[in-house]
Amino acid sequence: MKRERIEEIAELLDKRGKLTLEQLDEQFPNVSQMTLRRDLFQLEQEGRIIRVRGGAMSVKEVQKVSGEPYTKKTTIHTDEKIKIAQKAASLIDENCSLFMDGGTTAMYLAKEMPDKNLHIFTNGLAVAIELAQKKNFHVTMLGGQVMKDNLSTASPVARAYFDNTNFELAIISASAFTPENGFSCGAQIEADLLKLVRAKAKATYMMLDSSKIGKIMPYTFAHIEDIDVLITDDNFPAELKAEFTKRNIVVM
Amino acid sequence: MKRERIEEIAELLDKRGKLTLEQLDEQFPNVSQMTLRRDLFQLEQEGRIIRVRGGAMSVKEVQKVSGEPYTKKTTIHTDEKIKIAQKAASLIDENCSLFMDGGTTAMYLAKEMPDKNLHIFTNGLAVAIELAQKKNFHVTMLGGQVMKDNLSTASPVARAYFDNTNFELAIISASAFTPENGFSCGAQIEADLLKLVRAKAKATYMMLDSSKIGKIMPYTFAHIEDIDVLITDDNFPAELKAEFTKRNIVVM
DNA sequence: TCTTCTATGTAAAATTCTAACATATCTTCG
DNA sequence: CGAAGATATGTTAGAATTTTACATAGAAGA
Repeated sequence: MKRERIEEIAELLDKRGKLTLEQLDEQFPNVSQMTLRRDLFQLEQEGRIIRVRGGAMSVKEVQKVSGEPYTKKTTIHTDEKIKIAQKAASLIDENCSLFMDGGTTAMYLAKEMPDKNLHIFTNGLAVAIELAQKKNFHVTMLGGQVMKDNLSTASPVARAYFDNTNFELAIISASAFTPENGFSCGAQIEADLLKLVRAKAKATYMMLDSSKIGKIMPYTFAHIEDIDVLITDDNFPAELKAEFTKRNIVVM
Repeated sequence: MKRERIEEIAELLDKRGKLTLEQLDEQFPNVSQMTLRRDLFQLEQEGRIIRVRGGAMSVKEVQKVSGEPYTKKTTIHTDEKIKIAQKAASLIDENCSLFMDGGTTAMYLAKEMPDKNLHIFTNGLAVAIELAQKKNFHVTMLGGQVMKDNLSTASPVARAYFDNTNFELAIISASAFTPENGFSCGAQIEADLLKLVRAKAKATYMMLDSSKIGKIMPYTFAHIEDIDVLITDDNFPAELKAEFTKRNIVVM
């Protein structure tokens, strides 16, 4: 009863962006203003709304307005990346141990993943925070130097780290891809880390939105034949797809 | 004059996330509250802040992954922690190498620190992200299992990590303190890590807001005599202070 | 059925915000 | 240089909103 009403308020707020107490009062004529206030208070505690003088506004509404460098980056090709993330999420089984990188696609993946019992390694700071929200995840952060542009870590010492750890699956992404140069990224130590991850994992799933195709970054960390599954979007060129499938790599 | 003040307010707000009018009044003693209100109004028009009852909050703050337990935690005893953080920040010299923990006070410290050339190690995910915003910082994240309640990492492997690293200064905080039980925290591996950090550092600065006094957590990682400087707030009891000063520990 | 806890309602008190006007400061053009 | 207009700031009273405290009703459990 209470919960339902609160959810309804949250929905309304997400829809309208902002509501005054008066408007809420009209929508819920059978409860007092004080109750609505208390509901808003609770939603504020949950971090879903912001109370402002006269009423409240949806956090989502605020988040729409553009912002910082990193946050901004996450808004490019959002839709494709979310779809890719959803596909990837559907491939993950319970009780599995896996590695995720720290890229923006991984960020979406972290959000889309079902809250099952999983052991997850990552080198992404923001990704780790997102993963930590899920009750059933066991999250391990890889240490190392923090790269400011993508908020992930890399370190030559990672090798020692991996000595005692195992994961079945590596779900990673690349900054650039061409058939000739393979999958590449912008930092040497990042490439080293990803190679290590690939070697350690039983299978490698690559998430690659089509905007990365044709670009080349300085450090290659994998070639076509090094991966097991390619997860991409609908704009992925058919002729490239053939290159993968003829090597028995699943493209989805 | 007006513009400068408004920009200053915006900056402050980005730093602190949220400010009350009272706090703003303290920061700008030479203008009236009404003027500050008008400034906030203008910033709101520009879409950079959101005015809430009692003050305003930064849009950027909201755009961060808002709403989590962690963010909520950061609103308790905010003022004291900021003051402590400011004191601590003033103690840091350029070209220094230091360790910071992942607590909320460290979070404020990260925001308050001047953007000098510094090498910083931390086990806090959110702290690392905050530190990464500064151009001149070299940030290293300690890896390990992610503790969901405070978003920091700890790992028995950390010892190996420290073999090749050096820092002069450890600025850490505790969840609880009593003279008998010393400084304590809630997780074994966290305590282990902090002990290690203490041993590694030439000097240990402890940030402790007075709300922690008299509390006891399961794992002690330092006693009074183990630290070099205690940074606290004005509510710190005088008799306790004596306990520290008589052991030549600076209390500030 | 009684007790306890949670949810809700009511109204006064406290706080914060706005509006309106007064004063000061800064611009600019004759 | 000086006056008129524009902009910025200060002050206050009154309006609106929010909080607090207490009362009541309803649900859950023993």
